[in-house]
This record gives sequence, C-alpha cells and structure tokens, in this order.
Amino acid sequence: MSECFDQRIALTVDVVIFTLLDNALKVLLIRRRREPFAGMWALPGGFVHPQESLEDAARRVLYEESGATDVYLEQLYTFGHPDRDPRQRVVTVAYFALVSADRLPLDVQSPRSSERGWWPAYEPPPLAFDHADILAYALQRLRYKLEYTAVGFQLLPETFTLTELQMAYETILREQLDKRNFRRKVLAAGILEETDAFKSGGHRPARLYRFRREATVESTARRLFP
Amino acid sequence: MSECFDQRIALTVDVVIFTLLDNALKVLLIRRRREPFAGMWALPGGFVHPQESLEDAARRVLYEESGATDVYLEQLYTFGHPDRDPRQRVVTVAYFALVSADRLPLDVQSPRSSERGWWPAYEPPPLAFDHADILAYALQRLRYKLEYTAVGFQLLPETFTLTELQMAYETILREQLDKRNFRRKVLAAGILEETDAFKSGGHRPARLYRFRREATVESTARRLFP
DNA sequence: CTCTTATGGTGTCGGCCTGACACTTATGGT
DNA sequence: ACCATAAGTGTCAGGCCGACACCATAAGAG
Repeated sequence: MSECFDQRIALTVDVVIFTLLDNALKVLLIRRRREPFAGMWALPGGFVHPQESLEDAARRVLYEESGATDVYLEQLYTFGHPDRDPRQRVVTVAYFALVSADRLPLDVQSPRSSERGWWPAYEPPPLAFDHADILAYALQRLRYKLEYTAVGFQLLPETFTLTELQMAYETILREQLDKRNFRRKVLAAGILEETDAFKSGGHRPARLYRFRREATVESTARRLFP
Repeated sequence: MSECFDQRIALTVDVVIFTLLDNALKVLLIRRRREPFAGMWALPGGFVHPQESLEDAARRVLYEESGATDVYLEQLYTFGHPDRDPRQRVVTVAYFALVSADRLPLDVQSPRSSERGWWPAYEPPPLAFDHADILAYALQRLRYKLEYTAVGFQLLPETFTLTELQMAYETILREQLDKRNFRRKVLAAGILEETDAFKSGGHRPARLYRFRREATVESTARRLFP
C-alpha cells in the first residue's frame, strides 16, 4: 500500500433485497426521482457514512428501505467500472439480503406509492446504472448458495412445512424437484427440527418444521478431492 | 441510491499474490517504509486511480510489485472497517492472484532487497493493518476453489506432470491425496490434455500434460439439489 | 354420513461415484 | 547387471442419488 492522495472516489452500498411474495421471488426496487436515470428503477442504496462499516451501511439501507432488521445479509461483489455513474466516479459494494415476507412491515409488503415496489426478480424492469448486472449476479449467487447450502430458510417464516420449503426452492431454482428426494436430502442434512405443530389448510395437515439455529448454515457441500 | 455528498473515503486495492516456490505455497509481501506499521510486512496494494477500473488497479499493482501479467486474478472481498487504517478511512478491495513461478522475473523470484519477499502463506510474519485477515480469507478461498474447480493449473508452468499437479494440490490443501484416485478424477474431469513430451529426471519419464484452454475452468462441482 | 377432493407423507432399487488398496514399468547411476 | 526411484495402472465395496407410485388424512359437498 503506497501513501495517500486525494482521489475523490465516492463509495456507496447497494442492496439486492429478495423476498418471496405470491409464490414468486421478488426484489425491492426504488424509482429514481433525479437525474441521471430519473424515472427508472434502481436497487436501494446509499453512500457509506464516514464512521460506519460497509455492512453497517448495508444494514442501514436495508432498514431504511424495507424496515427489516436481523436478516440474512452477505457481501456480494464490488462494482467499480469508471463510468458506471455518468456524474462522477462511484464505486459500489453490493450486498444481497434474504427477508421472509412476515418480517416486512405491511406498508412495505404492499407499497402504496409507485416510488417503490417488489418486482419479479427474474423479470425486472429496465434498471438504472449497472444495476441489471448486479441483480443478475445476485441471482446467480442465490441459486448457487441454495444448491450448496441451507440458506433457503431465510426466506420463510419461523416455521414452515416441507412443501413450502420445496416450493421456495423450486421458485428460486426455476425447476421442479422430486418430493421424496427433496425430503430425504433436506432431512438428512440435519438442519431442520420438527415442531409438534401442524398446519391444516383444508386437507391433510402438514407438519411444521423449524430451522435449527445451532446448525451451521454452510452444510453439506461436496468436495472435488477428498 | 441517494444523491451525492463528499465523504472522503479513500479506496485502495490489495492483492494477495500466491505462487509455488520450493514446494511451498508462498505469498508476496512488502516491507512498509513509513508509518503506520513502519517496518512491518504488508500485502502489495495501492490507491485506485480515478480513471481505472478496480481490476485494472489490481493488475497494475500486481505488475508493479511482481512483474507478472496475464495471470489468474479474482476479486476476493472488500474490507471496510472504519478503523482498519489508523490515519483515515480507507476501504480496500482485495484481490487474489495465482502466478506460476516461471512467469516471475528472476529478480522477483529471489528478491535481493529485504524490502520484498515470498513468505510461506501458512506461516506469514505479523502483518500490518488487517492484512492477516485478508490473507486468511484468501487462503480459505483458494482451498475452496481448488477443491471444487480446476484452478490449480494457474500455479504450474505451461506443461507439468500429474505428480507435480498432485504435489501442488497437496501443498495447498495440506493433506495427502491418493495417487490413483487423484489421476482418475483429474483425468475424468477432462480439463487436461496429454502432450507427447516426457519429463525424464533420473527415473522413469513422466508424461507432461497441458491445461485445455477451451475447458471451462469452473468444472465439476456437485449440487445439493439436482 | 359418505363420498369426493386435495394435499401430506412414505420406501425401494439400480447406477454411479468414491475411497481404499499393491504391484509392475521404465530409466539413470553404480 | 543390478539397484534405486518415481511413474503408471485396476478392482471392489459402500454410499449417494435419481427415478418412480401409492396410501393417509382432513374439509367440504351432497
């Protein structure tokens, strides 16, 4: 590291906030009021304050825009192409967050204003800046994590049925999964615990499960070499 | 993304440069001449110039400090704790690079000055700033990538024997691998091609292999769900 | 009360991948 | 020629995975 000079690069965080609503994977977008890209949709973001860590900044943006706290948040990638912002040099540290719908305030779940909305993550509107790249990268990472780890619970309420869990996986991966194999694997992974409650919705009641907090989230992945 | 104000956060890149020398995984460190941490060892790094992308900055630092070009380089993580630098707020985008020893200029392979040196990656000296964290994270990522992908070739010369490849893997993973299983797997992955050359070093000659450039580097990983 | 309907829940079998394991082959040096 | 040393090769057993079909249970309709 050489010594310092002033270079005036602005630093922001952008947060890709995912949730499941109406059996679809949604992402929170904000409509831009000012130039550049006025009127277009963009990821929630903001400048990093001088005394706050990057993750703190991301949590602040997450809370300001979605009202959610204590949710899964992970650094995604840092985007710094010199002209990704036409005004000045802006480098952004992108995060992605998984929020279960029941942790969102009601006015955020169904925003009244047209300035903010939950969009289908796989069919977003045109986005400002390089946010389409950021979203695409976040989706890739989410699918990847879902395939190798147990992070899907973060999008569900405290307790859930195995069918609900499977539907969440199918929604995000966009493919059908075999019910028996899904159950076998997810139970063998040892990351769920039964509750003694059931969910009865007109038909045979389904057992509710809960995520085992003590279980390491990075569960069963396979190694190329032993 | 809200609108801009001046916040004077400095932005740097730090590059964890790995190579294999003397049958050990080494990392390039630079001795700091100035405060803070004067006299301590640190990762090569530098400020991001106003008109260059993050990856360009990382390649520039990589070239300035090691003389290597056209090598494997990947963004690692962005470290931004508010007081990771005691002078001022500095956020650093860390990269890691894999360089085969034969692409290093001779004076870099065996530096004369005591201001720069290749240190055992698993037994580094005390490091300035939070560079020990960055190095630990890079090692974890390197092991991970090695287990799941075929990235190990980047540390070897253009052609190499399977035993050399296996030794590289054993050095980095710090465990012994079975010769027959290693060969079976690495050949089944289809990322190598035979050359018709052999390496004869006093005993039975070993066939030389080459990395198939057309092969996708992200090769055979396993999915948790089909 | 019974029947219908819709979802919840369960087991097996074959194929493939993986990990454990030992001997023969080829060369250079003595 | 003999020896030392590294290169190179195959099998077998266990576990994991993917494919596949039927019974159980509750609510609601008649």
